[in-house]
Amino acid sequence: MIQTSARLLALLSLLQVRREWTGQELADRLEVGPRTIRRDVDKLRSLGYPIEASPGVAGGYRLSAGGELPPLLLDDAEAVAVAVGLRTAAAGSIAGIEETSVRALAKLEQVLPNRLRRRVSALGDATSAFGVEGPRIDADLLATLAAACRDGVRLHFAYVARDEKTSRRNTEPCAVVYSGYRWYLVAFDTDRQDFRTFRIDRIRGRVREGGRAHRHTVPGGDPAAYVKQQLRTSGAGDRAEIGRIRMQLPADIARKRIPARYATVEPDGEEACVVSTRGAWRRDFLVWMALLDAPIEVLEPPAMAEAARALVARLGAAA
Amino acid sequence: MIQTSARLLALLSLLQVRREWTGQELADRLEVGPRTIRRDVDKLRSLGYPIEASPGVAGGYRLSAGGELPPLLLDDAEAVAVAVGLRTAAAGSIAGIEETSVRALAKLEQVLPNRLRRRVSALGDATSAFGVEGPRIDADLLATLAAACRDGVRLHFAYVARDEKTSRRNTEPCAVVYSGYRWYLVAFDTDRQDFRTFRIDRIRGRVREGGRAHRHTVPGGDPAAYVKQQLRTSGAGDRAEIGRIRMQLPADIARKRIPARYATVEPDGEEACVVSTRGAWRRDFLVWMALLDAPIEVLEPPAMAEAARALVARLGAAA
DNA sequence: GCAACTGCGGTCAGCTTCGGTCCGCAATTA
DNA sequence: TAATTGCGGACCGAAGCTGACCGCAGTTGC
Repeated sequence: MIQTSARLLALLSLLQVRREWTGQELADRLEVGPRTIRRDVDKLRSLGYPIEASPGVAGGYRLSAGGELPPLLLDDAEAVAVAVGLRTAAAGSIAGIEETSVRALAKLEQVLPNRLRRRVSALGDATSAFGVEGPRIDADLLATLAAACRDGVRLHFAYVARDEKTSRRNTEPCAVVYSGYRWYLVAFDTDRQDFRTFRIDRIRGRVREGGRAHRHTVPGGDPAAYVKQQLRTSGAGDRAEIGRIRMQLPADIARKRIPARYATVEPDGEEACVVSTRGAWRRDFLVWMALLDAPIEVLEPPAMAEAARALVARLGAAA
Repeated sequence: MIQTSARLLALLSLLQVRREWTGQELADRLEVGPRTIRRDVDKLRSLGYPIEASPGVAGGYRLSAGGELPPLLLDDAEAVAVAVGLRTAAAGSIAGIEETSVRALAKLEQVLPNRLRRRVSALGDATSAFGVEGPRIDADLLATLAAACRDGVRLHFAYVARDEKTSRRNTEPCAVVYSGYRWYLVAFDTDRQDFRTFRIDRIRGRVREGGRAHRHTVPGGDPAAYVKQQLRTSGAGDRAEIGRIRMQLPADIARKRIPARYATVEPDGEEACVVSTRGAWRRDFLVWMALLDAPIEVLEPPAMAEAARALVARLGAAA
């Protein structure tokens, strides 16, 4: 019965919009008898959704938390909020859920109506200014890549290699991985007949989708481990521009005040520690460290010391 | 047929997990004949979900974006990612969707299994260190208040008024409002028999839920406007410690680089502008402004100039 | 161009389920 | 105590569902 299914979904939706409904209210809304509502509630319960009911004059039905998450029925505004939230989470503003966020984002974007997609990107763009993290990546691109991995779709794109040479790549993507600082795409390069790890911020232009891809399992089975190993063996990795400072603060205290995703803290004697950036240093790193209210000393690279001097000049003039 | 409804939901779920399925695959998964799958697809289409199909050897079914968002079927990890993303969005890290995020969060938290709720709060706590925002608010509290407004539930809580006196409040909540800097609860105070605006960061201890509340409409109808007006008439407002700097950058360019949630930008001639914090100034405001690479000048308060000098000393020593 | 694969949709038969109506019961609140 | 609300059994006619079969049409790859 198509009507029944639709009604069950509508019922679930109503129960998510408001906490408490009486059977009569629900019956009116869905234009069926109260008895049918009772039966529908039973059906939902038998499907595993925990609907509680209380009798009496203040009674009613209420959907509560159960073992499984019921299908979420979001209105337009809520869907936009979810998408935007996932984008920022994917951008690395939260500890360890970047990859999951991208996965969820891929799922959402696949079914997101266009009008909402426009609203999402409008909001997303407005936020770009104060980024704290590594290289800025387009969340749309991430979602596209993740979807291609999931769906087994070929991808073609232009890629700028480490030597700044641009080449056209034809790939069968396997996984999208976040190193804690940068995003990587692990894929099988069909021209080179081997696996390659691509830095996503070095992908240029539009990514085009090809036909069906063969499924590949990354060597070793664990994409994250594979990327890590690739970065190690290929040398350079992210090491190029790491910033390091010495701080007059015991390491354990510093660790509490500096998120691990942001920098690594090594003790340097009892009273001091060395803080290293993940990936290339950026001026905001310097500034955050200065804000921690402990004496600091720039160790490397010289450019950071230079930046410190520039900031000093700027702030000195301001005060 | 309960089975049919369940299968339709499962079908929707499968179509969200992977992009392309052949009818046979779906039939195997759902343990029905291919003909039934075709019929189910038809049913979903007639319910408004745009399922595309392509014939041929590389064909299959695929759920695409339509006019309506279909029910989202998230797995555990994705649900956690969504919840965490909504929390940060609610915490004000995105421009204008704080209130919507809270609404969506309230919806999600109502049905979120406990085991996931624990994971969400664990992740949320890990992020607290480098906050950029105004007073820190517990996202759970926000969700609770928003849910109470939505459901018409009485709330009892301890509140610290502006004169630092704590009182016990019995309220019928109407709306949760974000000023761009602080969160407020508009509610009808049943003891005082009038509407009150509560700063949510001044609510102390646990919030207890009471019975059913009467529905009230905020005077004037628009909660946001009401809060604004209250803040104006009650004087003080957030004005206490606002920081202002002059920046050698045209206002329109500065606006693009400074999120509106973070500060307001007023032109000051053609080539310069005045940037004011929302709410009390904080040292990181000063620093962000310095990072924008334009000459700046602290206008007020003196304490900020003092902080600038301290930072200069710190950074000067570092370089 | 042919073969293989895929989706499409009609029809039939047997069966299940649906939904409305009626009923009395139990729990809760005012 | 009375009113309100949810619960669930029984009945019945109507409706929908599933699987099986069929031929058709569009796409891909050889």
